Amino acid sequence: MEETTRSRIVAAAEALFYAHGLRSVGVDAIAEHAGVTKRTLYYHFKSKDDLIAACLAARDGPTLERYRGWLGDSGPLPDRMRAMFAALAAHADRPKWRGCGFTRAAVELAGQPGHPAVAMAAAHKRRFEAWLAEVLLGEGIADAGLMARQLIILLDGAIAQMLIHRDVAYAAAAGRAAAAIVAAGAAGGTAPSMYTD
Amino acid sequence: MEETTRSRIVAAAEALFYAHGLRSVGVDAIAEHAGVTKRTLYYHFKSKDDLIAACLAARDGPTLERYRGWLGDSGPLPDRMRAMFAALAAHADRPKWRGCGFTRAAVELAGQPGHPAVAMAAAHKRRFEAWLAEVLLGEGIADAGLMARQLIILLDGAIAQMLIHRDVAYAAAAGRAAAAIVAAGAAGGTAPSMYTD
DNA sequence: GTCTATACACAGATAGAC
DNA sequence: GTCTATCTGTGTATAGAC
Repeated sequence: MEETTRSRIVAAAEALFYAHGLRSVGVDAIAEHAGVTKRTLYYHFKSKDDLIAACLAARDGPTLERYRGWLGDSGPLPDRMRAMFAALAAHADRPKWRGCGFTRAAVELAGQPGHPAVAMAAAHKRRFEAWLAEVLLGEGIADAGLMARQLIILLDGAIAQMLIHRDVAYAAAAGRAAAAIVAAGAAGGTAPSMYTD
Repeated sequence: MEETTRSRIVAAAEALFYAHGLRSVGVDAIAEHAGVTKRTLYYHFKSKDDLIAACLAARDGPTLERYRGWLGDSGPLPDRMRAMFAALAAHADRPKWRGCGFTRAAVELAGQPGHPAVAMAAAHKRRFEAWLAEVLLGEGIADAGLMARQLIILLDGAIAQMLIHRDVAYAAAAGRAAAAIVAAGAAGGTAPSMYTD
């Protein structure tokens, strides 16, 4: 991974956007932190919106890999779910933590549904949900699609509450719910009664 | 509820902030929509941040009342939960819907933890969670505190996903999880095995 | 590809008259 | 309490030299 000018700009922008939000950060500050001038920044990116989208694109893979590591690949699924939420809690228990950058971008740009960064955020969440469904399917769970949705809802919901209250206890509550959901799904067999109404 | 100048300003600000976000909206636009000048706005509010906090304060009660109505007060609890999430889905299925204003404010101001609006958002969520716990306790559920947390996590998580994907189907998935959780809690009696690890 | 310098709009907030 | 007029900083983006 070579240290190109472009990558330095993206890295600086990522850090500032995550710390202070999208609209709070000006391109002047980004250029300064990257050690370039504004003109150079606008040589590599056609607009600030373009740069924002590039930042999210750069975090897509790494974020997914991080959660893969947290979930692990061995042991009973309910335990793995609790472990994932526990790792999330530990991760969130740092002063510089500010929630999920994708969700935050989508929220801050909620007034501009056509924004490229919103599309990037949606694509990331879609990939995340697909990964969860794949894992559940591998465990022989029938309603993997629905359950994957419920899990990502619990994840994003817990992250939101942790951000609002600055209390990581919400992750544990969500982890328990997640463990209960996958346990019920696995125990119920092909069509768990809990999820059919 | 008399139509004071102050209330007109708050109403205009609410609408604009909800539609476009906090930082995207300038005080000029708010004053114009309220039919007053900027100077009058600054007579009633000492700063834009102050006005933001006032907007959230004005939505606290009405928001809670809306959810009270959606949950209802009769019938089996799992059905009421599904009904609440179904009502949320119907509410979210409108072009002008932009998610939860409290969560959005907390997210957009994540870089300023001391902001009065962030405190307001946290207070609202705390009240919401307390209301849920009260309802669950009234139904004789033992772990009402934990379960209320899991429910508000499901609500905010579903809202976030609906906002990102513009797909109200997430509310139904969350509603099923909520129904399963309260059903398991009620069936399990004083200490449901699902929630003790 | 990177620089200096700048255009131009708009931000939040205030002075002082009435 | 509400107005007109304005101050000052900052926003994104660009012109043109090297």
